This record gives sequence, C-alpha cells and structure tokens, in this order.
Amino acid sequence: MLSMQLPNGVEWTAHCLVVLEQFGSTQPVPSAALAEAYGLSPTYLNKHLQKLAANGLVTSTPGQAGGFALARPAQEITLADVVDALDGRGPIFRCTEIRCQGLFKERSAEIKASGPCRIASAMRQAEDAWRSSLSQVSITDLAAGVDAHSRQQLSEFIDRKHPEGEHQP
Amino acid sequence: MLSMQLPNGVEWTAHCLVVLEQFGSTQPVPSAALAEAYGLSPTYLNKHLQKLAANGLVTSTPGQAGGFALARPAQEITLADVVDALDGRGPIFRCTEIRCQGLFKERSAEIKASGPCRIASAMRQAEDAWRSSLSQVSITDLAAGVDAHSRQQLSEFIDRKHPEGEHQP
DNA sequence: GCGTCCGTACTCGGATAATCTCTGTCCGAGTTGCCGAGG
DNA sequence: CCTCGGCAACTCGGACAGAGATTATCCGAGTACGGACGC
Repeated sequence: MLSMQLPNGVEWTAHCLVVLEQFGSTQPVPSAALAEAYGLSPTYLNKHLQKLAANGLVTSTPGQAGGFALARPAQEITLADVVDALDGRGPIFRCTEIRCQGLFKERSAEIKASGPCRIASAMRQAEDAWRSSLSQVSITDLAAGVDAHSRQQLSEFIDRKHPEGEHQP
Repeated sequence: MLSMQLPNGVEWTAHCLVVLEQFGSTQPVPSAALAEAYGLSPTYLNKHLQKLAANGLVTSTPGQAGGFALARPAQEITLADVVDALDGRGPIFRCTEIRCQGLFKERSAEIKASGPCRIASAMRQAEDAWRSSLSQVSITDLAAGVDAHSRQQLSEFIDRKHPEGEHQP
C-alpha cells in the first residue's frame, strides 16, 4: 500500500509548460512532439493538456502546424494553477461533520453554533499553506532550472518537426 | 470527477483520538463503542485504529473490557502523526525524473549533476509546509474545540458500556 | 499569371476499456474476566 | 473461606469482495496548408 498522491499528469504538464515557455505564445507545439521528447504516452498527455486548455492555461490551435501554446505570460502561471486545473481544486480533506452524527444527531444545530470543527479548520489551514507555497512558483522559476544543453536539444528537436521557413529542397 | 483527497479514515481516527484523550490512557475504549457513538462502520473503523496501533499512537488491549487508549500524552500526538500513520508518509508528489527520459536519456547523469529538478523541489517544499502546519496541531488543541455538553454525553455513553464498579443487581 | 477550389494530412477532442487504490465486510486467533468446584 | 481450573464472551487482527478514480487507448470531427484546375 502506497500513499495518497496527486495524478502524475501534474508532473507531465508542468514539464510541458516549461517547454512551451521556451517557444513563447507564437509557435504552437503539438502534443505528440512533447510526448516524444519526454517518452510519454502521446494520447494520454494530450488528454491532460486538454484540461489545461479548458482552464485557460494554454491555447489550442487545430489543423496543420497546430498545437498548444501558453495563453498567458509564464510569470502568471503557477504550479497552483496546474494542480487546480488537473485535480479540480477540491479540498484535500473533506469534512463530513461526524461530530454531528450518531449520538449527537439531535444536537447538530447546537454543536455547529458552538464553532467550526477544529479538525476541519486545521486541515484547511494546512492546505492553504500548501497552496500558498505552490502559488509562489511560476513557470519562469521552473524554466530557470533547465540546463542550456537541454534547451538547445529541445529547440532543435521541435524545429525539425516544424521546418518553419528554411532548408529542404 | 472529484479530486485527490486523503482517506476519510483520517477524519474518523482524529475524532476518536479526541475521545480517547477524554478518557486518558487508563480506560481502554472499544472500537465498537466509538463507531456507535459517531455512527460509523465498526469493522472499518477498527481497521484504521489498527494502523494507529501499529504506528505506536495508541495501545490496544485485547479481551473483555479491552479496547484502544492513547499511548502517549495527548500533547505529543499531532495531526501529522495521524496522517503519516494512516497514509504511509509517502510524498504527495513523486518525481519520476522525466527530464532525463526520451530525448535526454543519454545525458541523464549530466542533467542530474546540473541540479535537482525544480518541479520536485517546489512540490517537496509545499508538502513540507503542509506537514509543518499539521505537526503544530495536537490532540489537545482539537479537544479544546469540543463543547462540554458533547463531552458529558460521551462520558455517559461510554460508562454505560463499561459499568466499572457500580450499580446493576 | 492569378484566383478559386478541392484533397490531404495533420491537429485537437471526447468517448471507451484496464488497472489500482480506497472503501467496506467478514470470520478466526487470542486474551481477559467471571463462575463454579475443590481443598 | 480461599484457591484453582474451566467456560464463555468479548476484544483485536488479518484475509476477502465491491466501488470509484486514475491510467491508458482508440477513433471521429474540425481546421489549415498545399497543389491542381480554370479563367
């Protein structure tokens, strides 16, 4: 038995967003290229990117030479946005108010009037700390950690897929 | 589609620990009584309490008049301990190092040498903030939020199950 | 030579199975307390 | 009256199904580019 963990699509799309940052909002990158670059399942990655598009993080352009591109400046996209988009911003801890059940069913109104459940409060506070930490990390910060060699390698690979205005007889 | 959330056993056992705090480490409380008090599944709650016992949070005494009791002072048991015991202290975010896969498979050593993955670092930092917040809330703090009427109601209910030295012809 | 039309190839997008964790339930092993018999 | 043995009931503990979410995959709808045709 392992433990609670958030969908691994978060990791995938986070890396993809860093790649998209490298190419700006002008040049769309197909999901198939991103998947091939990182050795991921193309269709499944596409599914995750769709969620990001539905939440307004990236724009999707269909047709030839289409793909995904950042919808906003990279500084304005944070890890919290990614998690919210993929995981549905639902609270990690869902209070079912069991303090008002069983023996205490009759007094639920009285109990709730005496104050909020402290367990739920503590959990929410911890979750706020988590989200706050995530919201302070933008795609720009993440991109700064990629070494130059990898960036160049990516650039060449994507440009090979998009012969945008050069060579080839 | 809902969202990632931690097992609801956390909520159950947290409330149960508050009850156990009320009775101290002297008087064991059966899991069946706790389940009936809060209207929960007796066997499933038992399963969760077993995990707490396995992690040294509570002591389990078998036989008649047995049950569960706190293994440590309530101040020394925090919500972080509960989450770790039930959820297996595994990290929420598991980095699979996809930055070293696909195109970059050949250069994995070089990339890892250039520094840790910033996505993983940010995630770990956020998780640390979460754990830190949880570790600052003890069972004592939670017990302070229970109204007196509920405490008395619980005391009467449990004592009725444990006629410890009084009445009955 | 230029504009228009059509075909093709590529993209995203949603609908469809397989796998795994969590949820819930059951029954067995072990221990304690009680009751009766014996000294 | 005290001690010992057996019985019964209750407890925890782990093994056994079911539901839900995540993971993974496939195929269809739509769009933009490229070339061919007609003017």
